[in-house]
Amino acid sequence: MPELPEVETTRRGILSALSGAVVEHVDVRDRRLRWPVPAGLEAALAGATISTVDRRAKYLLTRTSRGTLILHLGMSGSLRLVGPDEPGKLHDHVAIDLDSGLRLVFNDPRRFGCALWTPDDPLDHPLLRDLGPEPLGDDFDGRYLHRVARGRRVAIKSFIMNAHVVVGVGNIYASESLFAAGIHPARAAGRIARSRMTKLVEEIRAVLAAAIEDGGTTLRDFYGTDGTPGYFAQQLSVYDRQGEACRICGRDIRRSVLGQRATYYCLGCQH
DNA sequence: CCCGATTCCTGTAGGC
DNA sequence: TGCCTACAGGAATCGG
Repeated sequence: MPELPEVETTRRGILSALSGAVVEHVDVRDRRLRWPVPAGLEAALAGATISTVDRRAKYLLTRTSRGTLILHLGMSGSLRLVGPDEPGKLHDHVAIDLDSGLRLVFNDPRRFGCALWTPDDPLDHPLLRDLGPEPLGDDFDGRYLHRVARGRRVAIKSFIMNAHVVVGVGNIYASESLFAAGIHPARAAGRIARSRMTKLVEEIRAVLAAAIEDGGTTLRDFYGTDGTPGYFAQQLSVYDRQGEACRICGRDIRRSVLGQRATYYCLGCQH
């Protein structure tokens, strides 16, 4: 399930193959995604020269001479680079043939992802316009998080998973960073001291950076563009470990549901 | 504005 | 072994 580290891993996996490439042909095999793949995508993209691939939140932005392809992997989306004769697979949605002979394929079984096009600055697109800061960027710090949490009674875990607050923190890394920061996931966001918010920001950054370093987390179905899994699952402290012993204090890891999402934590370490 | 609930979808795991 | 159901989750959207 792609969160920021998995999306960044994907971006790095396709960057060198896409940079400078010319799109020769686009084949939309299934338009049904979170939003339908726009009918004009093929004509807009064909013939365009790709400059680079950026990431904003969990969106991949393939910038071209004509506009930008906006991809979101949703829950189950993946990109793979294959040869032109590689047979298609179930749930392939879009295939992009490059002048290098490589083909970029977007596959998404659960269809929570999207493939959109904008001729304008993608950061002005309605889906990206109102997003919060990047967790690894300079404007995400304890001062900011403490300020925007003022008066908020929502659980801190739901709060940091809110893309208007900070982007890219999904269910796995929210649980992991709250454990590392020693904060109980159900604590009201507005009732956390600034010093603890600073600690939380540091841990969010550290967890995400470590996960990127490891090529993401492969629990079930995430694989990099070359088909290799991510190895961060081995470093998970609480996620998916209910009933197991906390690595720090030995107490059982608990699981509860918060904001309709599975939440993992240690009562000995998190308050 | 704030916040919880609902919704989309398919593969997989668990129960019987 | 096979069938059925519950569950997983990103994030927009709705309702109170």
